[in-house]
Amino acid sequence: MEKLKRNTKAKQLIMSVLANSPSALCYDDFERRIPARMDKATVYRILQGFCDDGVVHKISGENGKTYYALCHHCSSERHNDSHLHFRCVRCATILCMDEPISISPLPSGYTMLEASCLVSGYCPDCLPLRDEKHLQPTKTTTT
Amino acid sequence: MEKLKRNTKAKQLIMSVLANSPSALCYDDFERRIPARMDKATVYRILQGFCDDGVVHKISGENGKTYYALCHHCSSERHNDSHLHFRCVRCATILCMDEPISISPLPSGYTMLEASCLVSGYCPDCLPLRDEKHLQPTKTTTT
DNA sequence: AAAATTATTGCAACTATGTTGCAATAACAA
DNA sequence: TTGTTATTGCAACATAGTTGCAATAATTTT
Repeated sequence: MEKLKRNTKAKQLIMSVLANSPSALCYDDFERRIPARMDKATVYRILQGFCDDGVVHKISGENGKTYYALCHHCSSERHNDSHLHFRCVRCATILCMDEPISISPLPSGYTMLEASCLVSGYCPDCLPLRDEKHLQPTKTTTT
Repeated sequence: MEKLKRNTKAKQLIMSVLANSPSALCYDDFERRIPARMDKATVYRILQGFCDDGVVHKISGENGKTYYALCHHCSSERHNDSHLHFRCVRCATILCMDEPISISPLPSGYTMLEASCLVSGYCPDCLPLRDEKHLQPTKTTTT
């Protein structure tokens, strides 16, 4: 039998943080944005719960951290994760782009179920600054 | 001044493991494949060194583990990471595909420097077995 | 070939991200 | 208001990876 869910303060807080952020967030981001004290375990459990409900999806960054963002076109049955994630090498934010990705054809024999794609580059806010002083992409800690 | 590098037994071992594996490997894989005792720190340091040399690249799996594979078209100046990685949901191996990826056009204002793409699906070996007995993708607990 | 130099290794302790068991707390139903 | 039980906080744990340092072993120098 399905465990019934409760609408708690903690969940509301986490959800509002997610809803108010244009970019995907990692645990530290939540910690910083939540005024009230909230345990690490609680934050992770709530986020995991949202993922199980199909409301939130995870993005694993190259830094070993997991980022969370609201799903826009997902259901609990089917996660539509096959879209693009963008990481700005200058301001370090991670964005979900709703555009679906098209992958160049796989070698024959391979079947694609899902694709998660993390593109790095400059976001519109940071692009104009690119040549500020011959700025190097902040150490592209290579994948 | 550049620190001069030494050609040690440990490096040769790690390199031969890499060279003999068709798929990308995580730390545990190295541990299993290396007969001699070798410290965790040593393995990680050697792999990191290879990465710095541009000989090996990292792939971060969704399970929090980092996978390592020989580069085929990289130099120490420029990592050609913008290719596809494939994870078989059945046999759990991770492969590098040398085919470059083409990403559907980004929204305007965004500039792409690099893209790392992890596609999940069935590899040729596992594809024929897909419907064996209405087989579910083996609960994606990757390696 | 032996001695000197210093990159590399092994060890142990540590960091960081995330998870789990359990008693206390707080949603929600009655 | 009271009872039920999902949820929280705490503390301890798990896992992936890193770091300082003395011992070891590749190279270079003699």
